[in-house]
Parts: sequence; structure tokens; C-alpha cells
Amino acid sequence: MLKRSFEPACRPGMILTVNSSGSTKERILGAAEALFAQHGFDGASLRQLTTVAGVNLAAVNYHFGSKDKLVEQVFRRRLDALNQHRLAELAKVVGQPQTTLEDVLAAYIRPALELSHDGNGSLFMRVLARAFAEHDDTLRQFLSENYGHVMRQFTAEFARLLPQLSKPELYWRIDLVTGALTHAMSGFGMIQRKSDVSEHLHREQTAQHLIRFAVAGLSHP
Amino acid sequence: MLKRSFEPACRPGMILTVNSSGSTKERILGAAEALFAQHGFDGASLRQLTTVAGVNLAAVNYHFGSKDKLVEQVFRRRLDALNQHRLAELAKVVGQPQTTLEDVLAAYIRPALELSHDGNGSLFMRVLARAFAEHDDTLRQFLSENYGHVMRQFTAEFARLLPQLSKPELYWRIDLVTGALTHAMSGFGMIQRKSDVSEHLHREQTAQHLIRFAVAGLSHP
DNA sequence: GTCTATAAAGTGATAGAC
DNA sequence: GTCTATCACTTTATAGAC
Repeated sequence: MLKRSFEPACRPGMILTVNSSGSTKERILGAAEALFAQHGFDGASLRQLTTVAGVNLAAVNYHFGSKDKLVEQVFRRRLDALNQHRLAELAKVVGQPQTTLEDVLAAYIRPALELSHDGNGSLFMRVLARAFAEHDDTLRQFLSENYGHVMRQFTAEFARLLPQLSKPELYWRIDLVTGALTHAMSGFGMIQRKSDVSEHLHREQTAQHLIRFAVAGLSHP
Repeated sequence: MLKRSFEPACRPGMILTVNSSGSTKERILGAAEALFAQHGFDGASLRQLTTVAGVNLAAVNYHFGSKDKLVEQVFRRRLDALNQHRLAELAKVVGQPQTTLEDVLAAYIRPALELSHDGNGSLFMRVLARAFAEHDDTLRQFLSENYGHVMRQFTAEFARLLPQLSKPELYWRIDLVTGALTHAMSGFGMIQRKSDVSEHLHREQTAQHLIRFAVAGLSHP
């Protein structure tokens, strides 16, 4: 039922991409991201991981201390940049005289979409989707402690733009939108880019889809 | 980072519920559902599982053949009933002279909500959410082969009710709605029932929330 | 149908040579 | 900083007594 085989874990090209550049530490992080996305945190073993990264088994404990600390670093590497990007975009639009719901949603969605369209970044979005599904308290606490302020800032802005909604109603809708975005950005039902559409245009179209859906879901009467 | 400890895996009451009734086979299925929800398919071991179920370790292989076959049975037990229920509800409304989008969505959502509000059923919705996040081809093929016809029937009905949408546009929206529902039904952001609201009323309110959100997401211009 | 005992392989982590 | 070798433990699965 559940594949746990080793060989077909990564496409050949992907393995080369992962283990052929950067320091040992970077190669481990890259391989961890790919294998956690495919097999989960429990499913991916340090032996798979170090083989794909082309490093020695002991290197993980030397550079990170433990598997759990490695997991944490996989999250930090991407989320620090992603959420700084989000807050920077939010700051840009909040200062404007007439901020729209679209503007705020774009500040939240576009940075994530940009990440998910960069080859290795899309793997990370799958890791993130897994983390959501895990319901692991330790992991959730880590995310809340380190990145909770981002969500709070966006929620405050949504509340300002949707004053007709009660707090519970707003939280309800934000939660449903979050579910839709996580699902979409983890690369599940992402519409395939046609060959006559540029990467940039495709990202723009995808962003428009997501934002319009989110606007409808947040602001319906 | 990731909890793998054994003791606090289940609340005491839950363990009693799981292992105190039914045949050996049923007790194993119940414990598997609970532990797969909490620790994932890889994270939950047969030793945990048989201890919680109060049965012998060897009983899993005797009754199911292997861990993977057990996973399959955990899905079958709930999905057979859930999807039959959905199709029955769909058949009821499709025959009517003026079927609405709300009717069709209710036929899809209400059976899942009913399941997710029955104590052990809510654990299964979390198992299902995990399965989505897994991206495992074997698992996805199993779901598609056995229950794909249900989604196709609902999609056809959506297409009939939303003729202004192109096929890709419709698939996009259905996918985003699916993400929101999976997220919500896995018990993530479910609004807590207040003590002065009956279980039945709460389920009704939740259904209304989900359906209105889905209508807005599917039918916006 | 249930049990004990155990096989065979995998796991994370570490000690110590280089 | 990288390596080999290995420890201590857990995993799934099975053989064989009852």
C-alpha cells in the first residue's frame, strides 16, 4: 500500500540536483526537504537521506545534532525567508490610502506561490502540507512561536477590511481559505502550464485564481 | 521535534473506547484508525497498535496479512459507507425539478460531517487528510479506483449547474473547495461547540458554514 | 484463534581512527 | 570534517506450541 522502497524515491535528475552542489550542510538540507516531502518525517530515514545527499551517515549528527533538529532547520531555512517576504509585501499595501482585500491576499499568497514554483521550493510546500496534516503539537508550537506573528498581522488586516464579520465568522473563513491554499500550493491540483504560456504568466494566472477564490470565500454575504 | 513517545499517544478514555468492545478484528481497526490519525502510517507501529487494541502482536498478520493490507481495510471500512451515503443523497436531489448548488454540496458535505462528528469517525477524517498530504501514488490509485466514480458524478452535476465555467476553471475551483473541506473536516479549525448548543444544531451550523463558503468559491463571477 | 519466541532487517546515534 | 564500525534498540513478519 504505502511505498517505502528506496530506489524510485527521487528522479535521477533530482538526485543530481540535490547532491551535486553546495556544502555538506546544504546538500543534507536539500535532500531532507525532498525526502521528507515524499516519505514524511518518519518515512524518510537518515540512511536514504545521506545517500541521496552524497554525504556520510554520521554527517547529519555532526552538523545538526539529531534528526529532529534537522527537521527544524528544514523549516527555518524556507519559512524565515517566506514570512519576511510576506510581511514586506503587506507593509507595502497597508500604507496605501485604499487598501483592498485583493492587495492583502496577494501579499500573503504571492510569496508562497513564488516559492512553490521554484523547483526545490515546491518540495518544501509539500513538507509544509504534511506538517499541517501531522497535527503534531511540538511542530505546531514551533510554527506558532516562530511565525505566529505573521498570521496575526494578516488576520488583523482582514478584520479591518471585513468589519461586518464577527470574529468567529472571520476565523472560520480564514481557516477554510488556509486549507484551500495549503492544498493548492502543495502542488496537488495545480493546473499544468501549457507550453505556449511563459512561467511568469502561468504564475500570474495561478495567483489570480487563488486570490479571486479567496476573496469570494472571505467576503461573501 | 516529532513526538514518537508511546504513553501519551491516546487519552485514557479513548483507549478504553477502542479496546473494550467488538471482535479482535474490529478492535484492531479501531486502534489503527486512532493511531494512524495521530502518528501516521509509518509513525504508528504494530506494537503500539496491538497494545492499544488489547490484542496480541501476531493478530494483525493473522487477520489482515500485513500492515499495508490493514491500512487498506481502515480506508475501506469508512469510505464504502461514506460514499454510498453521498451518492444516495445526490440521487435524492438530482431527481428534483430545480436542483441547486447548495443541494449538491450538501449531499457531498453532510455525510462527511456526520462521520466527522461521530467520535471515532473524526479520527478517520484525520487519516484521510494525512492520505491527501502523503501524495503516495499507490494510495492515490487505490482511492481513485475505488471511489473515483463518486467524485466524477458530483463533478458532472457541478458542471451542469455552472455552465458558464470552462472545464479547467471548474476543476480548479472544485480542487480548492476540496482542500478547504479536507482541512476543515480533519478537525483543524473546527469551531468548538458551546455548551448551550446541541450537537445536532452545531452540526447544522457547521454544515451551513461549509456549504456557503463552497457556494461562494464555486460560483463567484 | 491466540500465544511466545525469534528471525531478519532497519533505525538513530556515537566512539574513535584518520 | 569525514570516515568505518558498531551499539542498542525497534521494526514487520513468521514459525510452531497450545
